[in-house]
Order: sequence, then structure tokens, then C-alpha cells
Amino acid sequence: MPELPEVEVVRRGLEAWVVGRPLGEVTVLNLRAVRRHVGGPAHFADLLAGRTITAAHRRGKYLWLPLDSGDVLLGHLGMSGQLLVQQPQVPDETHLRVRFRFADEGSELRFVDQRTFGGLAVESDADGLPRALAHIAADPLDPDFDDDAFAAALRRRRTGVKRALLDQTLISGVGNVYADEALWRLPLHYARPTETLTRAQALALLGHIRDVMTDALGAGGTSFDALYVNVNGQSGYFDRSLNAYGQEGKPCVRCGAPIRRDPFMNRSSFTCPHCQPRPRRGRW
DNA sequence: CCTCATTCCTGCGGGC
DNA sequence: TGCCCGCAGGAATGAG
Repeated sequence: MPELPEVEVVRRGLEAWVVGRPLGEVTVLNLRAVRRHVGGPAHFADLLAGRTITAAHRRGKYLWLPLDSGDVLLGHLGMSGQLLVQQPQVPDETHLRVRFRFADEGSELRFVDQRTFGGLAVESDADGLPRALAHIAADPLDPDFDDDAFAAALRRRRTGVKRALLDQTLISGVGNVYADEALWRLPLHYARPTETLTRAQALALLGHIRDVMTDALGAGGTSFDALYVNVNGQSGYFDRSLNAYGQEGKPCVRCGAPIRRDPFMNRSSFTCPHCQPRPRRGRW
């Protein structure tokens, strides 16, 4: 996280507050924040100064802002990235990494990122999708998402179902929180081998991913602390509606069994041990 | 091509 | 009180 719903909340904020405005001075305060920009920080800033942002797009967890120059400003929030619209007189945030002033001298855009897993880059327009996103699959809220192709590709995998969901080349926008929530809703254990899923189960899982993301979007996203906020610094409240993620020890709202936490891929997976029993060889 | 472990980063909280 | 360690985890990268 932030995952698709949180990134979409940010995209909507950018659409409302920065699209149509000409950029002024751009200042890179942290090199790592623009490490994906091949030409370096000065080049990054030069390509942006004076250009007007014409739109705000998203695929999965990636955001991009097309410019009137034909280039696009591409961004990923990583673990802790924020894009904030702030009045210029507001003191700099501790982890301010890039500042975007505007020629209209109104509010500025700030990229703030505590852990610097996120980053920004400028690249030339690729007629629709930025080249750097060529390997990122469509996300489940994309009207062009191909449900049948997803179900078939998921069942062709030879791995656990949650590993597959976190693979952004198969389906994008799903992270640890929404993977656990969708699997709880089905319900299905995260280690279920993908090749044992029926087509109907694969499609049902996709439906739950869509449902939980849509619900979260309606709540303004999921926030566990002040890190996950919209462009105005406000938190969503979907954390109150989580049924599995972060609920270790609390009773499953469906059956009452205490939710368990398992180590998984250097992070955690949360399941109901009763509703989502671990698959065993020859028996699921 | 496919799968999977490793690595990057900072703040917080628990344990001693 | 202070220090150390684990944990939070998206995605590029390279090994096998």
C-alpha cells in the first residue's frame, strides 16, 4: 500500500488541483526520488519547468501526468509516497523530496516520501501508455481488463494464488491489503496452488477484488496512519471495514475464529483459519 | 520464459 | 533510559 484505491484517490486530487496549470520551478531535494529518471535531477527539472500538465492518468499503482511538451511525468508512491497540494507558505515537510511550483504562484505540488521506495521520472510520450509501464498489466477497474484472459493466465501459473495476485504483470494494483481482503471474501487460502483453481473460482476472486477496491474507493481509501493521504493530506477510513488484513487475534466477522497472521514473502498474510484452511496435498 | 529470493529505505514499538 | 532488532512492503533485479 498505497494500492489501487489509494492511488486513485490521489489521481482524482491531481485532476482537480494541478491539471491545466503551467509549472514553474521544479526542485529535487533528494536524488533517490528521481533515480528512475535516466538524465539525472537537473535534466528532470528542466524538462518540467514551464510545461503545462494536461491530464492525470493511472494504471494499477502508477500515476502519470502528460505535459504539453509531449513528455509525461511518471510516478509511483512506493510504500510511503505522498503527492500533496500545499500553499507555498506551509513549512517544508520533513521528507519533502521534490517541489513543483506553478507559474500561477498558487498552491504547489510536493512529493513527500519517508522511505523513498517511491519515485518520479519524466519520459517521452509513448502514445497512450508510458514505455516504462509496458510490462504492467491492466488493473481490475480498467474497462479494457480482460476477465477471461486473466482467469486463464492465473490458472496457467504454477505458484500460490496470493503470489500471483501480487505479480503486477498478471494483474496490477493489488497489494498485500486488498489481496488478503479479496481472499478472505471468497474465501480462499493464500497458498492455494493456482493450477487447482476452477475458472469460476478465478472469476469470483476477480469479482471480490473489484468489490473490495470499489468499497475502499468509496471510503477514500485505507489509511493505517498519516502516511496514506489524499492530495489535501486527509486519510480514508476503509481500515474500519477490513476483515482480515491487520486483524490478528480478532474474531472473524463471519465465523468468530481468531484471525491469524503468517509470515509470507518477507511480509504478512492474514487469514481466518476456519474459513480459509491451508490447502493440503490431495485435499482442498 | 517462469519462479522466487534479495535489496532498497526510515520510523516506530517491543523487549531487555 | 537507551539500544537493538523486527516489522511495515512495492517492484526492480538477477539467479537458477
